[in-house]
Amino acid sequence: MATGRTHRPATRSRGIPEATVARLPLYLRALTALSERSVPTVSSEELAAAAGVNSAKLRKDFSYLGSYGTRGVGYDVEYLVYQISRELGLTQDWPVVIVGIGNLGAALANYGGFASRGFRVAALIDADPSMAGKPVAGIPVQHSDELESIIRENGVHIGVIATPAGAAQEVCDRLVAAGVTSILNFAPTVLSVPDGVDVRKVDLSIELQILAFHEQRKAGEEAAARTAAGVPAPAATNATDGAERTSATDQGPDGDVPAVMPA
Amino acid sequence: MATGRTHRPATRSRGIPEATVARLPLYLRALTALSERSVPTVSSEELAAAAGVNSAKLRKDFSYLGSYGTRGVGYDVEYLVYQISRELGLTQDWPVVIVGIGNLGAALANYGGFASRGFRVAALIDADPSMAGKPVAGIPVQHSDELESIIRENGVHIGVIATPAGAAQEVCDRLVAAGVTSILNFAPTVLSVPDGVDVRKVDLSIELQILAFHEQRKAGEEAAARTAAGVPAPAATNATDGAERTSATDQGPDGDVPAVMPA
DNA sequence: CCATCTTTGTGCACGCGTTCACAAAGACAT
DNA sequence: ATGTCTTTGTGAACGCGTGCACAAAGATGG
Repeated sequence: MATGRTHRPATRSRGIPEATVARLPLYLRALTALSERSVPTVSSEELAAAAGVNSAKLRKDFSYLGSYGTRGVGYDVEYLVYQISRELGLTQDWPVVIVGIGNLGAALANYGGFASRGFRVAALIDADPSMAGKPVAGIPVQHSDELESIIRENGVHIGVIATPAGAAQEVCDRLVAAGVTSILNFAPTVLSVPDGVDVRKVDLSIELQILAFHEQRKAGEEAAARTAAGVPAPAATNATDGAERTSATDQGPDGDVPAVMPA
Repeated sequence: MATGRTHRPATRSRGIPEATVARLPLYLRALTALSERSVPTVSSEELAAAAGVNSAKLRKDFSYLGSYGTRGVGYDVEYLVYQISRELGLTQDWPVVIVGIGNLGAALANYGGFASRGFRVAALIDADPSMAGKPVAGIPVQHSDELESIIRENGVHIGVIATPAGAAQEVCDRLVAAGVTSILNFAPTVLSVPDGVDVRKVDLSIELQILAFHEQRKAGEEAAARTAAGVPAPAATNATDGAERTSATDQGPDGDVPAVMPA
């Protein structure tokens, strides 16, 4: 999950909650899969299961878009795909630029999930002159000197930053100055942007640290449970077979932790 | 969901809110930067600005950890770095495996932000036999057949899935069966896991779609405003003029994590 | 046309997270 | 010591998101 939205003042033109917007792509993906299997209609229960959410939540989310379901039947898959796509703005073409063509930038350039959703990689930009002209994912890399002209000529509004942390703010400033108003930031830095520019952040290191926290907590609880039961430490042989599955959408529960104190 | 623990009164003191946990890595990064500049103490106001959050929120977050500040002075940087690191479990070694060494997997393997936070890439695993033995980021790729033995022998509890969507659930099942209890999923699929396993999802396509939604909304508002004012459509001439910046982060040398790549 | 069954759409209550505002705590000067 | 000044820590209010539970709506069958 990414944090770091710049919140805007009021604007109640469309009263769709942020949390709902964040789930729409999830629904869209599940619906697209159903569509490819030529499933005509789907109930909120089924779709919710496929998307890993609560069915009541899903119905409420859809209610913000309008009443697109039929009671006693469910939702028309094709129609819903269209409505959500339109709501998300995916029916139009979104040219994006990726700045910083290292490992991650190249991975993003090759990522297939973009084109299928209306996103088009308009250009790949890197500060290293020796990268210029080299094709990545079939697109020749261009030097950062041309950043401004590329953005203006292609009418780019969305930029992806995949540079090292040190270069991120400067790249961000140039993107914004050239007309970009939405930024997806992979660099581990807090970007400061003018009002009206949206920033979403994806930070691999942070995600892992959050996992580590829960992992430590689990280890602590387990140790406490073992101590209480007098059971020796287990090998890695666990029994996951019979365990019931839950949809992994929500994060773990919280409880108390003995908090292992290292020296 | 994942509410497998209705019992346990749980000492309230250790119940750190999920939202707070998600911000601790952010504070830690800002504090590390201060530490490297040998700044001895920092006020909640300053640190909050550096991390891009509200100062009251920051103080409340820290209050869940304990009272580590000094009124009238602020927080001791070094001490706070230690406390947060300990709380997040970063004082211990976390071996992780990365499954799926495509573009993204390789980017992750090369990502410097891991090692500096106590994470160690124990192995790279791929299903393609021709990849076996080939070094990526200095680590030889191993075939998926050895997944179980690798995990058991290294005591791996955290797994990263960077495979195509189609393979993700099977990989997930095998990871869990072998003892992994925390998963960072980059594949665009909803993973189902047994109770007690944490999953965090990073979805590039979803982030972009959320940006597109806001972008469309901004475009709509702007168009409406123009129509109302009778102003013609603008070229790419933007108005980044003297807008003040949100999240004032005047940090210059954020010499934190040696990011992703030489860009 | 009526009865029954299914599934949507939503009013409502609850809990979590955020923010404000201020008293308490300590540093520092006199 | 005493007063002033700075900054923390937190009580309380508020708003948002979630999930329950149910009435309304429509399909379906007789």
